[in-house]
Amino acid sequence: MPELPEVETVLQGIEPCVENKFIRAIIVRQSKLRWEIPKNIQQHLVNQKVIKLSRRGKYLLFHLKVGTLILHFGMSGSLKILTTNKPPTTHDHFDLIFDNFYLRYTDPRRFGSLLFTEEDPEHHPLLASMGPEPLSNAFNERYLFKKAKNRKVGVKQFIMNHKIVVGVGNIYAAESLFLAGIHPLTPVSEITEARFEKLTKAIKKVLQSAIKKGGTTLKDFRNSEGKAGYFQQKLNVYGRANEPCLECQQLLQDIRIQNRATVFCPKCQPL
DNA sequence: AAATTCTCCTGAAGGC
DNA sequence: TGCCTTCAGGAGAATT
Repeated sequence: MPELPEVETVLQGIEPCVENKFIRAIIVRQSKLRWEIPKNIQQHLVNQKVIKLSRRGKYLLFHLKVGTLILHFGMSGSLKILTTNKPPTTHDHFDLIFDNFYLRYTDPRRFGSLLFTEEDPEHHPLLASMGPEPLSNAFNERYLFKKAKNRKVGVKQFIMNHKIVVGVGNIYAAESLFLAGIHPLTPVSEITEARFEKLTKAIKKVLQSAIKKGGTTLKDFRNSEGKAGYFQQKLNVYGRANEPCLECQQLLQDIRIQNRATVFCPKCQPL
């Protein structure tokens, strides 16, 4: 599933193609994604120039001359740049048509979304209450420590809460906690600022290195079709339940938190 | 206010 | 071989 690094990779991949280009049309084949694609979206897009692309959490934003397209990939969404007519298949839900190419959105599970807003996107209900970007300076041990005060929730849920920090999904939450040596169920109010420093640094590190690898993939393939980013990353714990810890050989444990698979090393990440 | 549960959807995997 | 059941998962909404 597209995590923050993959969204960033997609952004970097399509940016050179779409920036300062005009959207000529949108073809919607399946409007029922997580939310209905607005029926009047076409009128907002046609002949509008894409001024720039940006990312907020896992949302990809197309800033137009007037208004902003807000795209989320859900669990199984992907964008391709196509330059020749290719018959759409079952899960190709919309095409964004430019002059010499089009972007095709594919999403088997339809947890993604495509919305449009005329207001400042940061004020859009979906984005307004988001926490800081994990790679920004605002996301640091002091910030987390203050937020964690008087809270009982476990640290994995805490860092996956978008009001606390955006873009930390299940994979990177598990990997970051392993790197920081913190048990996923540790109540956040019991975590010292020093340990939060380890955690914030771990989160930045895993995300950065995945983005870097995604960027490398882009250079190699020069389009957004290649599987990018985290697939190539060495994962220490995610998907390795009951396998030996790469640090201490102890068998990795698999628990369920909020119905999410959560793998950790009981020896490296004691409670 | 904070925390938990529910919900959308389909492909993959497992059971028989 | 094939049909049926189960399950994963991002994240906002609904509920406790």
